[in-house]
Amino acid sequence: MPRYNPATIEPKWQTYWETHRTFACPRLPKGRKLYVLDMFPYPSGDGLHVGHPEGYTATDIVCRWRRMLGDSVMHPMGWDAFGLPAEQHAKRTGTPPRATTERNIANFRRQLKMLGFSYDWDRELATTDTDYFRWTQFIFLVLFDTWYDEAQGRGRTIAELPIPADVKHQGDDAVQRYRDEHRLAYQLEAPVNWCPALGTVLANEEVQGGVSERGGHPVTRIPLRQWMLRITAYADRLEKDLDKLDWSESIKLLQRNWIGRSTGAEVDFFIGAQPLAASQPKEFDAWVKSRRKTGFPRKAGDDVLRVYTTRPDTLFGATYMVVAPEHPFVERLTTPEQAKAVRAYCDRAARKSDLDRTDLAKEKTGEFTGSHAINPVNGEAIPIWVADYVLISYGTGAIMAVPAHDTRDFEFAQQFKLPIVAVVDPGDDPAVDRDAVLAGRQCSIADGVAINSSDAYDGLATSEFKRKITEDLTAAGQGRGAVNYKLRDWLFSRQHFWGEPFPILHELDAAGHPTGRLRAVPANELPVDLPAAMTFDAAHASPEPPLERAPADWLYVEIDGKRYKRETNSMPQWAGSCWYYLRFLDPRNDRALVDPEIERAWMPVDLYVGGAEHAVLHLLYARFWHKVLFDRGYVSGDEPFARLVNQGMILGEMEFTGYQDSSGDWVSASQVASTADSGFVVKKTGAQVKPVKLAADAVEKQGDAFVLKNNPTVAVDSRAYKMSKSRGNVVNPDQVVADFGADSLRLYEMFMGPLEAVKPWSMEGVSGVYGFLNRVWRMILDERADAVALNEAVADAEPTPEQARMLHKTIKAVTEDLGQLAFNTAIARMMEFVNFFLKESVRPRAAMEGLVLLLSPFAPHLAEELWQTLGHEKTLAHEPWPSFDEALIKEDVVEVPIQIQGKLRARVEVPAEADAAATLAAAKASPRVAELLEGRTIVKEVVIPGRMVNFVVR
RNA sequence: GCGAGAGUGGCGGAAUUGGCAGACGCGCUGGACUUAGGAUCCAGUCCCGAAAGGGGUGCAGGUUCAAAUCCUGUCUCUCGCACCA
Repeated sequence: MPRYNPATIEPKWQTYWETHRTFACPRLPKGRKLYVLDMFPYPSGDGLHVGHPEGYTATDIVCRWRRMLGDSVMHPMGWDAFGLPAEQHAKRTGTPPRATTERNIANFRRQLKMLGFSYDWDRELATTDTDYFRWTQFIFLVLFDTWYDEAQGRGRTIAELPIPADVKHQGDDAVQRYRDEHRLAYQLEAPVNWCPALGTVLANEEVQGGVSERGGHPVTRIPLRQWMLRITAYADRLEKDLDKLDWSESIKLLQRNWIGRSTGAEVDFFIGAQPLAASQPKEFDAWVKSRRKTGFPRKAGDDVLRVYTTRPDTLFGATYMVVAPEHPFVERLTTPEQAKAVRAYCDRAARKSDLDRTDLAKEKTGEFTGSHAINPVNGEAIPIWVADYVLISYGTGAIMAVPAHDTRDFEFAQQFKLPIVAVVDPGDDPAVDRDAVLAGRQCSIADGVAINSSDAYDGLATSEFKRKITEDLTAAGQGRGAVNYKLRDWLFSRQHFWGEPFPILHELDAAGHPTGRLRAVPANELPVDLPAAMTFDAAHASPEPPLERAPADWLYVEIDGKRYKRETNSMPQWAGSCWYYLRFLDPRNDRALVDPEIERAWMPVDLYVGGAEHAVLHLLYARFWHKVLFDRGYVSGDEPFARLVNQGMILGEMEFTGYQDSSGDWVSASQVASTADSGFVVKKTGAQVKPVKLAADAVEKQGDAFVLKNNPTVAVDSRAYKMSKSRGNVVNPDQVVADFGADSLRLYEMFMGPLEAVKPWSMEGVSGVYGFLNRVWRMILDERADAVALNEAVADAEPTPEQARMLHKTIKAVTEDLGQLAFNTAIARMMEFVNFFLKESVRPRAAMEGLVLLLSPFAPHLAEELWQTLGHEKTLAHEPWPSFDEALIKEDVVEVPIQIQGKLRARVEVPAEADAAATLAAAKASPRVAELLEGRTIVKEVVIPGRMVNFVVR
């Protein structure tokens, strides 16, 4: 085996690791534990792309390194295997989703094993395994059995939910209904995002700008019975507990923004019992008096319109109110004269998709209801409008509009000529036109000083005003401080076949209609498996779940003489990934989702690596489930992932693009704009141009742009794009392994740049690290020999001081870089080592072995092969990590730069341990320095021993 | 529009956190070996300049003995959010 040939050594060592169970992880950690987790992949039909091995290699390096440090390392892998594509494939071809899924998993498993990752494959699981989703269903039952106790700030079993006396009096059905209303898993008849093209309902977060996130298909809103999870109950804890996590600030911020906590006040505006036009001063006075006595009611009555505002300090500037078209008061508030217009408006709004309500609708729309409400702070009657810029799903679904200090209200007020009253003086900030704001010609949302807000408040700073008026409103029973979240409850049901069935039965009456009573499938009867015999209808395109057509023996159940129908919705793909990290710890347990002893020993995950695309949803959902499991005593901690790192996306190769107009003439890239439908036009004329891909040698750099080499007046675009099938720039890991080997792929992905950065792929870069691995091979082995033999330069010799320094410097640098996940610089240091030792005619065996061990986490196959050739019988996976001796790293003499006026002028060599005085003396003794200092007055001498000297002269 | 991050050679990126800018790799140039080179080895490679020297980390200022690094302003790019009151 003379030359480095990954195609032979890589399978050899993969087989060795597998047969020796080299990476089997013990049931409980021995010594220090480390749980390192990759975001498990969805096994798509396309196989692995090069983005997967990026994070997987990073974690694998950490795991291999820490095993050599003696830690117990948990490093599992599995499959997030439910998903729509397998079901759509079934509709097209008739192949059952399970068969497609198993085939895809087999391919993914093959590809991952090909890359030599040190997973404990005995722990492999798929979310589609019945032994796995049995426990996913179990956790759903926990959610179903839990209510959130606000007073205690935790989830508790539904049996402990206090039942109000009046509910109790109404009988068992009322009690059951009351419980159902408080469960963390509850049903709701709600408008949902129905996507006909995908044949499913999507969660709000899966809809982006009115089209589906996956595929960009149109989405319409239709009412449907749905399962919801009450994640909003945990919003506060989900936000606060971010503080204790070692996650990047940007990801925490993303989650914080998503949760969207805001503080402000709820305020009731009096509308009277019969809210017709005009104001009703007498009734208002009576209301004010009674409120002073009763205080602010928990639920708003019919006599008021309750709003939520973050700016209670602008109450005096409220000149109108707006309710959402779906607000329950719309009909009551609408006067007969306005009825026709309002009803038409609400109908239109209902039919509008989210897309129409946001992007395209730059112009505000709305209708006057004909009614007025009375502003509690000044008794003024203000008109109530209905408009779709107010969302029913946030706050109370109604707002007080303060056009002077809210951009949206300002636009609306201008549109409909409503009065604008400034109540905050923005002050002398040069960024705002103060006079325009005060005159109501411009909107300012900035804090400032109160004006036009009665003697009691004028002159107060915004924050102080907010505090004071909230107190006053509370005392008057007209308002109270309130907190709101952008986060909505989680739409948890899907109209899919290929998902976890809900372990829920719906009771049927004699006529076969649901009674509304639910029955949970007992935990010991789980799993509820999917029906085996199903045909998939390609034309199926109604919101009705496919399981509605399941065989009757699956669909209907009889218990104690009562007939039940199974729930036919299924769970979303997120469900399985919400808790897989727990199951990895104890994957074959058939008595519990995880043994508590094992859970305590291994949790939390110490390092979780994955793509930033899961920064919000997956991580938020998993944290939510974990907190519920914690509250209910199934896990020992309340956060699952102690440290999170997001790998950056790998883009395709850098591309140069020029633009040609219809006559074939080049157009400079700076004059070209892209259009919405991914075409390109000349900015000025709007004429179509077509993009032309250019070879790298057809362009050159000029200034900070690239231009055509043969026509430098034409600028071209240069950038790397996201890999996509349509662009044709996808890199296939199978091909890279075939050409260069897995070690080269691993090493290249780590050498590209920092783990968290977005980086363009470069095939030439792969061949670069391949060259490095070849040099490592030749440094230690004789590639001209017929059999495996050491290079004759490798000897059992003592390293020279210089060689020892190189070895120990490298050990130190690589070790420190590993601790910071700085793999790119660690590799660079090993390259320096190899560059050095290739020039040495005597290469001490100890130094060679040191490098092999350092390299082994990065390029494990090559390292094992070299280790064996160096005379070792067993794998190096559990060899102790090399240690370094600081004393051997120290240089005897160091070169110190000498600056004059901060400019580098000379260098002098001084003993490494020279102090400031000695260093300064050496500097002055340098002839070059003396010459430059000639005739100058030294004003200041700055000396950092061992680093530099700077003379400030006059 | 709001929020976050990033701008360093032809390219990917280093820089012990304020102390020699460009480590390491690719590419490129020249050379050696070779039937051959998309193999290997040697030398060179930030820019201007023959050299001495000068300039240089998106741009403009500032702080400092000293700035890629800190501060102010500004431009560009990437990502996220987007009527959340």
